[in-house]
Amino acid sequence: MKKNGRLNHAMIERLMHYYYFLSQRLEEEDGGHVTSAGIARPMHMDDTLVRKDLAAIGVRGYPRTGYRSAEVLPAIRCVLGFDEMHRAVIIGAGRLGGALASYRGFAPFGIEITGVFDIAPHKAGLIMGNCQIQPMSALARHARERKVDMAILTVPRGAVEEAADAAIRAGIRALWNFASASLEVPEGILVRNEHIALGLAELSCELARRDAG
Amino acid sequence: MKKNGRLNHAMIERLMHYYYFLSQRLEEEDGGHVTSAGIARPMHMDDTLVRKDLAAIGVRGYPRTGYRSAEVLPAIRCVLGFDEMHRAVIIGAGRLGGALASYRGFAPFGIEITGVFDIAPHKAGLIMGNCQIQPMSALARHARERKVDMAILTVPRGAVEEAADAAIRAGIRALWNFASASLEVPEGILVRNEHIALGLAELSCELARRDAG
DNA sequence: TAGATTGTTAATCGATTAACAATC
DNA sequence: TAGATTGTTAATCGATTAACAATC
Repeated sequence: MKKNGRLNHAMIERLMHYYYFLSQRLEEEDGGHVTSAGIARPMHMDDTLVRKDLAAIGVRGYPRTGYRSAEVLPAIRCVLGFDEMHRAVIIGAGRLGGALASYRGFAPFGIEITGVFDIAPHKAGLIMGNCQIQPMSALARHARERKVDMAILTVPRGAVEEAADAAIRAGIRALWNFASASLEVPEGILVRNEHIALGLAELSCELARRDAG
Repeated sequence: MKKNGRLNHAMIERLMHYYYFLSQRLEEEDGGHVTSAGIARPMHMDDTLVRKDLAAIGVRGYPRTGYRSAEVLPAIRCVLGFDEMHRAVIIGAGRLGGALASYRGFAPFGIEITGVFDIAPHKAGLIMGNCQIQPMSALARHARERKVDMAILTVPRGAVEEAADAAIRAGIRALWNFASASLEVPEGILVRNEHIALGLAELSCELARRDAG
């Protein structure tokens, strides 16, 4: 099971989708076998590409029967690093922060939300998801004690630089930024700017194109 | 200003990012001019590609000075269809639905949230964002009266098929699905499955790879 | 003018697809 | 065996980058 055989970003995204698709499928139908076409068709892609991806991470298929889900899933978990547990905190206990704090879907990816932080003193102590909201002053200690390596930034746009700085000072190395302002960070820090509106904007754009013919 | 000169998906995404970047920039600095490198550098891409994209949508630059933001923004708006107003409803008045209902960032993309719907009778009448929560029975009429063409599905996984069916019956043509179950829809209906966990999973994966060397 | 930037062609690079032999 | 599916090489396709002339 080779790791890191030059995985590019597009391939990682595809592996995630296979993983997501197969774990859903496993819950419903009896799991067992999938063919490359069985994976490819529902996500509107070519089956050759699925076979290539799976070969690249060292999963073997069986001619005439396909792949065994029970072999594919752990292989993807291993390659994508879902077996190494990662911990994340939420900074910004607003509506979106609350929604993410209560979200159940992170666990299968090896991610745990360990704390929620907010600058407003009157929010401290309230419950959000499984966590009690804590003041920002508690962040650094919490992050080091719980070995937190990711922060989810759900603060207003104007507060995001400050929140990011606090997270970085606390030793956090990856930021998931939901504020509608792109974040520039020092070398070595990972950032993902989420731009939530873009998802809907793309749909809207697609509609407009369709109308235009 | 030519429209639809074979715009592919990747290019649309890039145009969205330029638009997003330039409208933010316009608020802060004095707008005026941007060079292709000024756009490309912050988003870690090649400046030739920016020039190509802008040329493709019919925007001209000025040697030695760059492009005028005031010309670029409307051109992108026009090509991406942000000038044709689109209306969306939210189905599922939970935490995520509430966060999106209150989100201010859709307007610049020509998108308005006109209503929030939920299956639970006791939620009807509550305020969420600018809207009063309505029962599902009111959806079809609302959609036709307000010419709604998009639905944001923030219902639990088990309810998403039903919510999608209701939206489609109401004449809605595009679905933005946040339930962690991929949605299959009839020909002619647009769907975007959002898979919120994947964003964080990608960060986590990137961290794991970095640790592995 | 010198210099910076655009615009565009040509070259490269990589990802996707097609084809088909190998396998069970 | 016949048939379905994988595995893999070769061909294609398209997107990105490099190079450089045109422009102000």
